[in-house]
Amino acid sequence: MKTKPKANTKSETLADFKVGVDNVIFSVDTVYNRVLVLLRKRTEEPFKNCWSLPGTLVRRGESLTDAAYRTLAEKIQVDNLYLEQLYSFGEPGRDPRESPDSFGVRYLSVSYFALVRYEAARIINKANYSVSWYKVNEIPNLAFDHDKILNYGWNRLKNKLQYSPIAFEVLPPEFTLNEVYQLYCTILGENFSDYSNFRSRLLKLGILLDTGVKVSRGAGRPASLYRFDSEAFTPLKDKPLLFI
Amino acid sequence: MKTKPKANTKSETLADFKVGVDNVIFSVDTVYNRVLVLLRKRTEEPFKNCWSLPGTLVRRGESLTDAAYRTLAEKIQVDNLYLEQLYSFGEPGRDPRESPDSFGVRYLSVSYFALVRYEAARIINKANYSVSWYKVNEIPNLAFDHDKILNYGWNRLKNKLQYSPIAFEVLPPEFTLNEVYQLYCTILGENFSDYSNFRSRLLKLGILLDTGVKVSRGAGRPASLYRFDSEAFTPLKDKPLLFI
DNA sequence: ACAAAAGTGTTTTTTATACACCCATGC
DNA sequence: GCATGGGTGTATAAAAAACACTTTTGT
Repeated sequence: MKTKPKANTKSETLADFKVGVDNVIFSVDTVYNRVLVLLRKRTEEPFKNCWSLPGTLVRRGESLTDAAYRTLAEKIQVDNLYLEQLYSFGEPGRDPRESPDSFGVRYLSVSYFALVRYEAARIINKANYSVSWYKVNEIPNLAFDHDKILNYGWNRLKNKLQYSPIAFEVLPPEFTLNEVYQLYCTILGENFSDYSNFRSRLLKLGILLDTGVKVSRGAGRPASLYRFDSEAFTPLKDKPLLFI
Repeated sequence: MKTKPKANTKSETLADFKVGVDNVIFSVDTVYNRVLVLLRKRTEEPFKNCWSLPGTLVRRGESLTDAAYRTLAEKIQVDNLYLEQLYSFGEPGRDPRESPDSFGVRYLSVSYFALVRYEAARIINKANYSVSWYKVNEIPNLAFDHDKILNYGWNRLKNKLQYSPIAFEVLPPEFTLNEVYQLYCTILGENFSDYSNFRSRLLKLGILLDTGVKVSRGAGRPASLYRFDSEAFTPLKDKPLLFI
């Protein structure tokens, strides 16, 4: 009788993966001053009827980024967005579709972080209302480990805002300084800085252009419309400048 | 005659992945003041005889982090190390083993960033000298997209050093303030800060304990040995403190 | 004694913070 | 006129940068 093979060949011991991309899509409702996350109600098992981050499995010939953009485009129409990779989650057992004997396919999630303009975003809801904005502090239980991913993204948003000009990705092309301030307050909390100090620091960076055009938002003195000067920012790209 | 099927079933269009883990392992030679990266000469195709980052393919039941630790343990013996995930690279075609028709298996690399103590690290060289430290500014051509990964890790190291106490992971348990300074200079460049200012800033953080023990390194006044106070650091963990 | 390295302190400059106050508009 | 929000300036505090100086060792 033959003895049990001591070691499998190398390829037999390797895990086979499907790779998913999950997006943490943020936007800021500047009217009600709240941070929103796009969630999707799952229509299929596992976690059927459970809310989750919008995601998809990566297809043949498709890059991770392409998969991220595809998911985004399936759920939402935007004119402009910021997208970057967040983190990869791949512990065995993070997806219930994996067989518990650790044979069979594994599911790895490469998460992406996105920021879109709330006003310009149009949710695509095919018949059933299964895609929706949720306030970041009122998130329901999420499928898989998506609460962990969301939390990771939320921290990235707060950090990134302080040293990188992602705010101008979610603001309209022309904006008042107070709009920028409101955005920062909404994400970082009320007391992150005094308005007039925020103002002068921001202007001193030299990356905003005053269009000269004034707009009146209700009562009070009309505000100047500014425009992000991406040319002026280019040389500062890798510098450690602070936006707070 | 049957027409060609319009759409494949969902699972047929999905890419199948093997997931690799590639480590960017840094250490600092405090004697010669240089930053080193651990490279491994490949003994198998593809890129046979080419230098590469130490990596491995993830096995069944193995987490990404475990795979990273396993690779590390295969190449090097260390007493202490810092490890964190870096980035995931997964464009189709990044590994020549993939078939060009975009069918067949894809190779995704989840990269990890590690920092080890040079003096305590012992390279494991099984017979052939295929694992070696390379100065970070004298890196040969690397296999796959490993030059991109290495560059990503190098930037992470320089950034992380400025707001997180990873330096104390690569220093011996007891060290002089000048040794910390040398380490920072080696990684960030000569003129990142004045020694005496660096010194007082570091001490003001309150995370170093003076052991009172003095050591003499050649000529000059003996220096105090300090010890990292991880307890004092714990409450500061999530604060945005600066170490420069 | 003197060079070399550790450690302290001081001066100057810059930046952050907290406000006070003027400006332009709607009502 | 006055409330409202936009915009400017100023006084104070804190931090960063530059550098002078003292201390303690080896030779």
